[in-house]
Amino acid sequence: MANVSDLPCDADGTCMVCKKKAPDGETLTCKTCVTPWHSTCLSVQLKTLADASRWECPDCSLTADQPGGATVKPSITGGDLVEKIRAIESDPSLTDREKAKRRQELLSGDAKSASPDGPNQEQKSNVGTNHGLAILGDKLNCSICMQLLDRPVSTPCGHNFCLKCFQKWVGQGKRTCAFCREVIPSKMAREPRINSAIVMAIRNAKMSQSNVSGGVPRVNHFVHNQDRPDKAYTTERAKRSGKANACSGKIFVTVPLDHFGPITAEHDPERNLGVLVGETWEDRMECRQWGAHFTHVAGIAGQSEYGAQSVALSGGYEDDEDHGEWFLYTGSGGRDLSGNKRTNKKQSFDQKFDKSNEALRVSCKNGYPVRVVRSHKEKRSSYAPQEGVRYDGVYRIEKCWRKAGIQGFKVCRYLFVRCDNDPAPWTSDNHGDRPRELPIVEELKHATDMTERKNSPAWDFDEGQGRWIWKKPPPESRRAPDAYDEEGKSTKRARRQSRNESMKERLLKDFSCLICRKVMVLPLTTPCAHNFCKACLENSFAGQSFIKQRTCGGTRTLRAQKNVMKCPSCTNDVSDFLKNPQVNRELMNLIESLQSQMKEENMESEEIDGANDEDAELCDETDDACIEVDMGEEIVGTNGKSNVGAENENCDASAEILKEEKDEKEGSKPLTNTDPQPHIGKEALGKCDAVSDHQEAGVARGEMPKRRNKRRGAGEETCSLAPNRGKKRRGNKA
DNA sequence: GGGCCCGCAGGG
DNA sequence: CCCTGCGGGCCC
Repeated sequence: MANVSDLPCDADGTCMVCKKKAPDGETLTCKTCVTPWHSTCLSVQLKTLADASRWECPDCSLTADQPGGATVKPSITGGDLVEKIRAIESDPSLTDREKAKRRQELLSGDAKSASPDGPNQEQKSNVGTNHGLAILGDKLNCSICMQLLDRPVSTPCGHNFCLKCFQKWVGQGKRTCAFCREVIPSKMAREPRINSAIVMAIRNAKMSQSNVSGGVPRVNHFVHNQDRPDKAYTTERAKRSGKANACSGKIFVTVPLDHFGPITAEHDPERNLGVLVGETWEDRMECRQWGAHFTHVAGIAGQSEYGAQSVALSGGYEDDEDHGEWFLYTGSGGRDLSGNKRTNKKQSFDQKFDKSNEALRVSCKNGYPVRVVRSHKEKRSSYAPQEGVRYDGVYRIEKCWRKAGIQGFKVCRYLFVRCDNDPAPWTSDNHGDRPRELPIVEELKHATDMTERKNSPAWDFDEGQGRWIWKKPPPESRRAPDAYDEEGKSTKRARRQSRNESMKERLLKDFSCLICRKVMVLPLTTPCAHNFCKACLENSFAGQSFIKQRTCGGTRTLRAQKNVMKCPSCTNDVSDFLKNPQVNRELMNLIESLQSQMKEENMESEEIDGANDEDAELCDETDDACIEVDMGEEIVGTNGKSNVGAENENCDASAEILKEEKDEKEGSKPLTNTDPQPHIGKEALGKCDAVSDHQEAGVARGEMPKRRNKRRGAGEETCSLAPNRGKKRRGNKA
């Protein structure tokens, strides 16, 4: 019967046989799967017009007629599924609504758990990958325009409409379903929400139709809290349990708090996926834990001098206007937060371009990508998720201005336009955004303080690659990834410490000696490109072939005698190199610069936090760093006050090294805890020792020579805010 | 559904 | 150290 060469029209109505758009009069729709076919390209032509209404496409008729048919028919259909749908559709005991629900359950690939009553919340949010979704084409067409659904919304009676068609329908005052005339609930009429399950079904159908391999869209993962190793929690001092007054749980991504743009797989050690468009979290705290939007109350995450990284659309400001691919965002401020309030719907003064509002303006001027999350709490937007907080990708702020808001006071306004490489959660497209023309914004007529981008944007579409990329390097982070202090709280000090840790890691990773595995002192790079501490390399041949000769003039010659000296790492001959090994200055400078950064961080940390155990711990733990800092100083020649080897005053670091070696051989080991590297100059060790002595011996904190900030005693709660701090909020008259 | 409360985190 | 904030839970 059916010819296997018969092919339907694709999602755009283009016949897959003749590759032309099938005219309306020549389109046949299958009564079972409602797939459109180009009638003139069918191998078997229809005899009468009446046949058209009962026509069943070759795929469906094949399935029906031949039990084994499924194996030979095109992959876009699933015979099993067809049978199931037929069973559903022909079941007289089911209402339309129940049928719709059953179909939906098939869509979500979990018919077993389908219960006849009440929607299954998990299924709603957990649309996986399904095969044969194309077969459900009848449910993928709008019941008003009959075209493929665009931004589908679903009525409780189980009928789907394009968002625009639906809005037009109810805009005409109609309150019954355009398909079955069942009453549309007023909430649905007022606040239609995109049905993401349908969106996914369309995408999947498109995927299989266009034979895209690996058709698992990177979207719509609902990340359940129970899948996470850590959650937000309440401290003892919090009077209320639960999320209301909770501390943030662990941050799962490794981006710094001021990271711009999408969060990619390399910043996701947990899953190696990155934060995916469509990913949804229970609340703002969880959203924060995945780095999409770090501030858990504020709508804007950013710094006025630097730019804004992300915003939340949560319905906090009534002036917001959401059109999905673009939206108008309202700045923060202008509200009286006295009386211990965190938010206040009532505006009582004008907003200004300062603080977060200025941060957004900086992002606008530079064309930075701004991550956008939408919360279910935004009731007026069709694009808001049904529940939770969802990551919707990056947008650029094309313009910003001020205007009088709904409440009469001036508000800062921002035009956000989407520019993400992944499709938005509401679109049936399988691709991300393309550059689009700016929408016409009526309120611009009344705008003041307009700012538009003058220079080329940092984040822009690359025609060659067909995707959005950083055209200019993203702003360099000024913040370390989030970190926690010993109480598990995210603090500035903890971040500083964390940054130190990461610098230490980098030092160890990039600049460690292949022999002692510690950060190199006087780095040598062999011709075979392996790095060693000068002393380590020399030591490795010590008994073998060197004549060590020391002069007070600061030179030392090392001569190979007879043996061939091989690189300890790759066994290449390095004899010639070792005759006159030169310290790799560039490497040394790099190490020094990292060391001095760490030192600065340490100083700052001490300034702010006082001498506490953490400081000691840091130095103890980072003995490398501690030593290196001192070595760095020595290298630049500040070795005059050594009390260990005064006779060597004029000798270079290498000479110091020799002395150190001698000490070691003689078993003199005056340095205990800070003696990790035998080749370290004595003076360096002496200095480090001095620091460590303070810490090791438990020298009274007050005796520390540095100026200390006494505002917080050791052991006191890290959070310096008193439990009743709220009462101190401005203007609290309670 | 609105009001109130308050711990937290970040900016400056 | 103080100010700010498009949260979230509970009570009415």
